[in-house]
Amino acid sequence: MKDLTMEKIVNYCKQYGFVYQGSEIYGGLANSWDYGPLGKEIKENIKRAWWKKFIQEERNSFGIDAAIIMNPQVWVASGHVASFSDPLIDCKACKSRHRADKLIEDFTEGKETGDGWDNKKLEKFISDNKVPCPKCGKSDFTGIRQFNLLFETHMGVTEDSSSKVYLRGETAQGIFVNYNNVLRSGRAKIPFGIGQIGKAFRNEITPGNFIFRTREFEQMEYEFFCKPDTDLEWHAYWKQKCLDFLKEVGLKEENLKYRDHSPEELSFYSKATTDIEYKYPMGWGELWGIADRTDYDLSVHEKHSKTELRYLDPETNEKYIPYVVEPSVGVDRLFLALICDAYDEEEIAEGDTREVLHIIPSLAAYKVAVLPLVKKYHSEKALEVFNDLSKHFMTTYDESGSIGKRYRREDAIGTPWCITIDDETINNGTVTIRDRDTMKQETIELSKVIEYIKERINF
RNA sequence: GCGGAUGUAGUUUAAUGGUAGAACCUCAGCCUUCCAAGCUGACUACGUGGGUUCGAUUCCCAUCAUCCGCUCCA
Repeated sequence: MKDLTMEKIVNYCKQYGFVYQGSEIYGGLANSWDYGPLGKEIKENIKRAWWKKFIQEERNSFGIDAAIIMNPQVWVASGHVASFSDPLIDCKACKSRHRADKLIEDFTEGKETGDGWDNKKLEKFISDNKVPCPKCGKSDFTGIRQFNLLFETHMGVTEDSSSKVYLRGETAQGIFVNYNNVLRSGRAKIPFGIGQIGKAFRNEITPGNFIFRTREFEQMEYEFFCKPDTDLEWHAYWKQKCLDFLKEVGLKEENLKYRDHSPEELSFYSKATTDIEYKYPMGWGELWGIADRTDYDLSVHEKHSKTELRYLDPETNEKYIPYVVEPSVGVDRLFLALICDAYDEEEIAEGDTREVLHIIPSLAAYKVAVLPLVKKYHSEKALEVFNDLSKHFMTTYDESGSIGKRYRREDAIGTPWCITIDDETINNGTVTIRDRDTMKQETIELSKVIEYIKERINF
């Protein structure tokens, strides 16, 4: 389909109950979105598919579910607190990053500390006085960016500073701090991976584009621990694996591409990062980041926690801090990509269009719709069938309107199969099963329906 | 964060300084034996808060939200 706009997707999601604006009756809350009945199902299916691929089907793979609120020292150690709660300024010439207030303090030899100044004042002082970059001596800075990346809250009923805690900015740290636990209790051997799905929170400076970038989001993170110097091989391995997964869940290949981070944009913890980008309605955007985090995280946690986080190689008796390759994907971004990719308006006859979501059956909100052909003759039997099928799959039931209209409704929300209950069902035990993508119908035994659907679902 | 635009039912929209009309959708009933039929009826809206005014959905201010661009993006 041409000209798919984000506006169209947002309306579609709202209309059918995939995603609503958060707190809508109170005028909303910036960039917060709530998943509705259909969205919730698809989101769960996405997570299940990921879990199956990355945890269940990987031999040396473990899933955990760590707390969202962790000891604040975790974030001190990881670098989140130190690097991202200050007014930072970058030198355009040498790309070094400095605290704006510190620059002024050093430049004036303590006469001005910049304490209590707002960013404009800091910026003005720096440009007026041509404060030089301590590293390269030039005075060519970007504007100040105030990073308060982490959400702060308080644990306990008093709000003194000793009880200040953070909502996690990424789920990864919950994995790193449990490295020893999983290693021991899982009797893990390197290389192995630990995965986690959960909410993370970041005070992004610029959120937007619907659920593409929000301040509260859900991550599916995987930390793969390997021997030092094997990291680049594993990085390549996971790049491929992630791309394969995306194709498997139905994303079109032409809407996917790799993009390697340039040395300048690499995060300080990373040696190599490759994004898999998806062509969203607003343009190409990061979907999956595959980062080589080296031994950065375990090293800093070892240092700060004074707990050894090493691996004793049983074959060589070497002891080392493992390297980490992190394929990390946002559930919400994947959800958005899947909806955009699957949504279509098809002209099925002259002047007759249908709205259809060609999402793979495994991810579809409902697997099957049960439709009595004529309400007053067939609804009793149809409800029986619904009761049967709903024990196995998310099943929906619809008796209102013409049969064609009901097919179209199911097309629009991506239900892969409709089964129609008619006289034949009552007399011979057969149903008509109708396929969403082909719009073809076939007659099968009612007793074979469960098998029919199960055969066509992967995850 | 900055600049610009926008804000009327779920969606698309009309009109108006005297509190709003439609289409589609939804729901109920009738009809209907396989791809958006028809008929009857029903529900639902001026984002929020102030101000001006006899009276504001309309004018003004603020705020909230969304979109576009810039910026930013552990």
